[in-house]
Amino acid sequence: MVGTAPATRRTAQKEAVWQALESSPGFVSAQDLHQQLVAAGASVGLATVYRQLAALAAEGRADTIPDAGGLLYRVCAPGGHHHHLVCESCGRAVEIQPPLEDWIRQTAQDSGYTITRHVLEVFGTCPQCAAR
Amino acid sequence: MVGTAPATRRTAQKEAVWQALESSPGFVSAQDLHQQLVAAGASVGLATVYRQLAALAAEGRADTIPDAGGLLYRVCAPGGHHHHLVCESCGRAVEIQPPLEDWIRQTAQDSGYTITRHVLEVFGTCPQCAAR
DNA sequence: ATGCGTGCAAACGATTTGCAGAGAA
DNA sequence: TTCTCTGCAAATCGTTTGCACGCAT
Repeated sequence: MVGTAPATRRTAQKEAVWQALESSPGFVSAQDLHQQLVAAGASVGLATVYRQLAALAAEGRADTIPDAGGLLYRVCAPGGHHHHLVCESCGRAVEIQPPLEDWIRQTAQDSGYTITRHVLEVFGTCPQCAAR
Repeated sequence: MVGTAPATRRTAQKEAVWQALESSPGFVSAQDLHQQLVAAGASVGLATVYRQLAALAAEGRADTIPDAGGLLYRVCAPGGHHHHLVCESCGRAVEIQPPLEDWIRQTAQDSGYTITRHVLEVFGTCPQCAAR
């Protein structure tokens, strides 16, 4: 055990999980994602979804927030960090730019904490759905 | 069955759970709280702790955030909506006051959306854990 | 005396893990 | 061929619930 090779294979399931996660507007549970994949005709096991999601989160490519009775996952934009305002009725989302960055730096100094990450989700009803 | 009475009894366990929750600095899991109570000599069942915690949360007297593998509880100022900066290492949390309210009103106007709710989670490392 | 609240233990649902087989390198 | 990844199913862990008894009212 002197030279340890990277060893990370590229498989269809891996891609499928990643894409399914990417195409989801907000946060999704592992189980939802699994059902979504199966419904889409992909052959993926539930355990694999969990494993991939965990790996993705460990790599920092995915964000996870714990939710009552389960964890929720979401893609984490590489380099750029942005949030969305999601319509609870139709799912349509607009990109938003909350003034958090400055405030976070400020808060970090005030509290002495080293802030590593944050999650912001804003939910509401879009004009079209509100009009109906 | 014409007049419906309030029916909310005062019991030792109820008090014990509430006090244990109050005396906890940050967020605590139901199980931790239970062990704490037992260790303190109180005769309380785990199920009761869960039930009390759920009731407290429903009444709005307690805050709950889902955590990997369990929910965490914390006393909550009634009526107020606030967020926490949670240390990923020790779990200690400080209350934070992000400048979101104004920005949300503004965004609502700009986008035409009716904003119903938002979720903000900030994670980091507290000074004590960072020093270790 | 009359229920509500509690305790115990079984039930539940979500997530993790072990093991054998399939496919990538 | 070799070794990683996958799939299935059993194991685990935290939380909820049913039922019978004790205690507050």
